[in-house]
Amino acid sequence: MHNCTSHNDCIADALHRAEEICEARELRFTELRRKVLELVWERHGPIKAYDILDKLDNRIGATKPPTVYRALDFLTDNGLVHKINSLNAFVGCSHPLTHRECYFLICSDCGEAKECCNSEITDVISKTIRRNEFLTDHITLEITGECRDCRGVH
Amino acid sequence: MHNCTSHNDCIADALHRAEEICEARELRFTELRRKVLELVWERHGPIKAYDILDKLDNRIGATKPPTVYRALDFLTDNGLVHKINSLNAFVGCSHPLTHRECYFLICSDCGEAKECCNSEITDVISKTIRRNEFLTDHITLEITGECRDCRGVH
DNA sequence: ATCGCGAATGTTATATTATAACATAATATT
DNA sequence: AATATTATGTTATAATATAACATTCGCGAT
Repeated sequence: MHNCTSHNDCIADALHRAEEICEARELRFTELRRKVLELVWERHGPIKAYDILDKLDNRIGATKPPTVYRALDFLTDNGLVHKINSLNAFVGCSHPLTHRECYFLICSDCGEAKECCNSEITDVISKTIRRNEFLTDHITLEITGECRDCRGVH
Repeated sequence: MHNCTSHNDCIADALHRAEEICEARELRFTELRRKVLELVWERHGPIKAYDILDKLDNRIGATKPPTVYRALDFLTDNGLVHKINSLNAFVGCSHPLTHRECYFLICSDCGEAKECCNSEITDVISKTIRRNEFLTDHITLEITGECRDCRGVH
C-alpha cells in the first residue's frame, strides 16, 4: 500500500517536520496534536475521525469527538493533514511546506490516497479561476478509482 | 445568484431533459424521482438531502430519509444531479448528456455552485491519471472561495 | 510567586448526514 | 394469472460533526 522503507522512520520524520513547522510559526504542537498526527501517519492512508478517537481511547484514556476534531482542525488548518471529502477521512501531508493544495488518487480497493499534485494541473485550474474572477479559498481534487497495483492483481 | 431568464422554464427544461434521457435509457423516471429533481432545480444551487426531505413532507406527506437518498442515488448515478462533497449537498446538472464529470466553483458567500467544466482541465488531469496507470471511476474538482458577484459587493 | 489572560482541552449534549434491514406495493415478464 | 424485478414505505440506528459551557494549562505582567 505505501512503500516507505521504514514506516517508523516515516512517522518520526513527519512528526519532526511538524514540530519544526510549528516552532517556526509559533504554534503550539501539544501532546494531543502530536498524538493525533502520529495516529494519522501510523495508518499512512486516509483514517476516519472516529478511528482516531478509538485509538486515542486505547492509549491516553477516554476522549470525546470534539477532542479529535479540534486537533484535526488544527492540523488541517496548518497544512499538516488533508481532509479527503469523498471519504470523510484524513491523511497526513507529505510536503507541508511545498504547497497548500493537494490532489489525490484514491483507490477504492486498497484505500490508498496517493498525492498527485503537480503544477501543470494547478496552472490550468488557475486559468479557469482567473477567467471567472473567482477568489479561491481552497481547491479539492479527488480522483477515485483503482490504483496501478490493485489493477495488476486482478 | 443564478441568471436564467425564467426560473420556471429552467426547471421545466431540466425535468424535460431528464424525462427524455430516462426514456432513451429505459429508466423509470417515477413521480418521486421527478419531484426530487424538481426540488433540486427549484433551489438552483446546492441543496441538502434533509432540506429536500422537509420540502417533500410539505408537498406529498411525510417521507423518510431513505426515500430521498434513494432518489438522489438514482439521479446522481444517471448524471442528472451531482453531489458536492465539500458541502454534503446536491445540485442539478445542466448538461447531463455532455459529460459525466463536472467541476465547480463554490461561493461560500452566496452558496452558488457554478459549473466550470472544460476540456483543458480534463486533459491535464487525464495526463496525470495515465502517468499513474490509474483506472478512474470519478473525478471530483471543487473550488471554494468567493464568486465574482460577491467580491464586487464588498 | 501569583494574578490575569488567552489558548487548549474536557465534558455534556445534540445536530447533521447517511444507511441497514425488512415489509409492502407497483410494474414488467412469462 | 403467476412470478420476478424494481421501487417505495418503514423502523431503527450508524456515522459524522459541532454547539455550548466548564476547566485547565502556559505565559507574560505585576
